[in-house]
Amino acid sequence: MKLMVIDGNSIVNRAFYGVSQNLTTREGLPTNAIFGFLNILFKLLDEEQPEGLAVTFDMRAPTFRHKAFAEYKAQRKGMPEELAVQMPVLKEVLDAMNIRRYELEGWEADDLLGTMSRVNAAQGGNTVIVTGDKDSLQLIDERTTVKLVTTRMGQTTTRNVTPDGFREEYGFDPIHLIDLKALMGDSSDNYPGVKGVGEKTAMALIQLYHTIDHLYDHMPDICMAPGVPAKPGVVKKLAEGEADARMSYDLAVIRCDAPMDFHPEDTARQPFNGPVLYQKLLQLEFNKFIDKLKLTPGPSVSAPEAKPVEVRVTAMDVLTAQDFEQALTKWEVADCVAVLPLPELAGVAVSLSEDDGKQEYLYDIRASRYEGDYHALLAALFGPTVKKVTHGVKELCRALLDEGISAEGFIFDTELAAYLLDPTAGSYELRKLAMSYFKKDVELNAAYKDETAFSLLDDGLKAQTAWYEDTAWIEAFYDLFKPKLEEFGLMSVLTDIELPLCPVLARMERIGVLVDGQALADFGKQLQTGIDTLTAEIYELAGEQFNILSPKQLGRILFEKLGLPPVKKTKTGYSTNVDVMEKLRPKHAIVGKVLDYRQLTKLNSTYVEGLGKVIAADGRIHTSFQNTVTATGRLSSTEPNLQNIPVRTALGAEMRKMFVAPAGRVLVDADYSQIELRLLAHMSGDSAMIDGFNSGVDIHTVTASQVFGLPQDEVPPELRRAAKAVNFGIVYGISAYSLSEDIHVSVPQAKEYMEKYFEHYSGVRAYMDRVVERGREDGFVSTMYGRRRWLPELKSSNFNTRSFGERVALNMPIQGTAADIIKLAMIKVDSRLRSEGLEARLVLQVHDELIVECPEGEAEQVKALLQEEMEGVAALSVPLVADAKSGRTWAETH
DNA sequence: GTTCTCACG
DNA sequence: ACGTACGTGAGAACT
Repeated sequence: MKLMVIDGNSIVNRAFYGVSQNLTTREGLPTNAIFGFLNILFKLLDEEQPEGLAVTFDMRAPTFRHKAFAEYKAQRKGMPEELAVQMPVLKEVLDAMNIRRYELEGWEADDLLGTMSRVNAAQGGNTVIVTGDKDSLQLIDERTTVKLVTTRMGQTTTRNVTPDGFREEYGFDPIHLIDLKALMGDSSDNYPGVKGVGEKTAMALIQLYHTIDHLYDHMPDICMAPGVPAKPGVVKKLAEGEADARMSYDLAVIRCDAPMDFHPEDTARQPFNGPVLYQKLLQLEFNKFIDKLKLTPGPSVSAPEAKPVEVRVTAMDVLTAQDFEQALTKWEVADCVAVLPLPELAGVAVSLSEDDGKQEYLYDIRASRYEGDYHALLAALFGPTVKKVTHGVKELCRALLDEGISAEGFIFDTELAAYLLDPTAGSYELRKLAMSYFKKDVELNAAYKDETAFSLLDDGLKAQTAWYEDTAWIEAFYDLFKPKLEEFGLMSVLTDIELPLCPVLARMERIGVLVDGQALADFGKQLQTGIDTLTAEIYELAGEQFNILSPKQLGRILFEKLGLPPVKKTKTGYSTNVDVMEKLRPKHAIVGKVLDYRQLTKLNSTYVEGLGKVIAADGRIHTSFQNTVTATGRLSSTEPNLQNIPVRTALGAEMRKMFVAPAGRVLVDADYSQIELRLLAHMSGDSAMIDGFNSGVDIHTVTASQVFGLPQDEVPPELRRAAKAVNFGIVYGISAYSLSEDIHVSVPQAKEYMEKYFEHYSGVRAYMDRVVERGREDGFVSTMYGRRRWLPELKSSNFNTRSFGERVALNMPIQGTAADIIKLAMIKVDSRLRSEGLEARLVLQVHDELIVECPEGEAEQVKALLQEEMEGVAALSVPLVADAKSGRTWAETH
């Protein structure tokens, strides 16, 4: 039988340390090791398609093989708690998958692997042993191969080692790996080998003598290679270490005679126990696997938190103006109704709970069959008198604006609430929320989102049911989330920031920004000419044609054909990013050309072509501002992204000339000056930094002057640059290495800069320590306004994960507070522009920058208004400074 | 679908 | 010794 046996402990360890994202269930059970294990398992099954499958686990309890073993093993570090708690759950999952597990008291997983592979071989079967432990390579024979698993940065790679493969790599038979280990020892398994003999010497000796017995037979006249006598020192060490070698040999042997009753046929693959596996994976919140395996709850499993309360649901069609009048009267007196529109506002479902949730009225309103004035109905429903909750206020506002309705009266948004409760969750679709918060196994794709669904007979009913259900979910989440937001102090973030921002964003999206399509096309032609020239020059220098944008092909040309030194590697090959290329620039003319080529093609494809494709019929670009995406509270911009339009290079900045105001109008651009550093000064309370900002001098110069002890007017540019890099780095949770890379100085030099910085700004250092410590205790960090980000990473046993958590803990409160502040400013700016009867309107936001389009005549007033609102939005211990400038194009405003 | 590269704050 | 800064989105290549 073709058998695959997995070294459970080894693989689960790889998974634990390899899957560095911090996976936990909502209740806080870590799941990363199980997740990683299952990923590896599915990958292996796919690759090997074995007939039999088994997993072995260590069981270290009372009896060990022999005494020395016990002593050595005792020194090994115990399993970290976060891994230990996952082991029993993993075993339950394996059981649900009907995969045989083997464990035997006093025996390690690899002894069982050995034993099983030998039994299988004796019956004429072949075995693949899956492990991350190279020791097991000694088990390789004609019927046994080892699949070595390595995980790097969450990526799993496997390598099959056959007898021939082993011999090629090591130069001796697999069984002699034991002799090798006996000489060189193994620090992780804690046996010594021969003192003073390392891998190099041991390899040479075993390649020549194969076994330690044979080696010691030839003592003392031994050779390191044919005709090369070993140095006297080596001979002496071998002689003195013989006892250690023999003892280590015994410890290195994987035994193949474990007293287990193993029958390969017991491991034959069996179908999963679907319902049980479903239940387990649901508990683990592994929805991805549930989808992948197409699991369903099965008849025997009921939803764990099914409501005992009986709810009477009455569905009501709103067909006439009279129906609507009656309904409206009830909605207006309700505390809150839930609304859920169909796409393009083809309909609206309204849900109203009465009798403490026991009675639910579900109003079905559809444009296609409403006999009254549908527009008037919408205007009334979305006016100020009906208090509403929905899922995605911004989108709804946007749709209503297209109907000419300025929506009001939203008191809650379940999507925004879910985002505020966990901004890193990634997805806030109603049905996914139902899965994870209520453990409800709802069907995922809600049918009503397809326009045609309602017109088809059977699908129509399904679509209608799904639509009603989702509306009811909004109510349920309102009840669940509102107290949670209150408990976490997030209610004001919702009602003072996020909710009022939604109509502002909707207006910005709808207005859009004018783009000069002709100028854009002309710029594209210019770029294309440059690209053609560079292509020819690069081919000439390379001596052949190739795809310059392919990192693989470019790597081959640069590092193999032209012999340039590879600076850095990625996991798939040579790195060819700007940092690497800049270092190679002086070594070959092709490098600079490739960099230019990259710049030009990037501008052409991402910006000229990309933006060209999304210019609407009105000549304007209407981006979408996403308000439930970032972990810090910033907005993001998609389709297209207007928050990353080039500005840093001269050629790139040309792009901003394409963003224009219509005739007779101008763009006004106002940006915060160093808002994040000012927040650092305020939040840390560091008096030196606060004084620095209050002095009105450029902060990087002040920093350089203070840190390097120079008068402000004698700070050389390179020290100002260094100070600037440190200032930025601090906000990101800097390391000396990264700083040194950034400003091209040595690591010790960078370290010295940082030390001087912290000496001078000791309040910043104290603040940083405080934030991380608080984060660890609370499990989250937060902004000045209370926005939260959960950080279980701070408690991780994985160094990299924990370090990441610490950097995030430092950055999020600052970046997030800046985001809160500009959002507040946007609300005020929008409100004042409209209340003061100006035609000026906000069109873009780029994190610390607001762009308004207005008639030329309003420019001065708008500049003053922007500056006033942006600067006045928060009172800090340092001034909040915003600078405004107007121009015909976005380029002119900088 | 993932990886690499690069545009922005 | 580790691996090397925070937050995004998009296009092209590759698997």
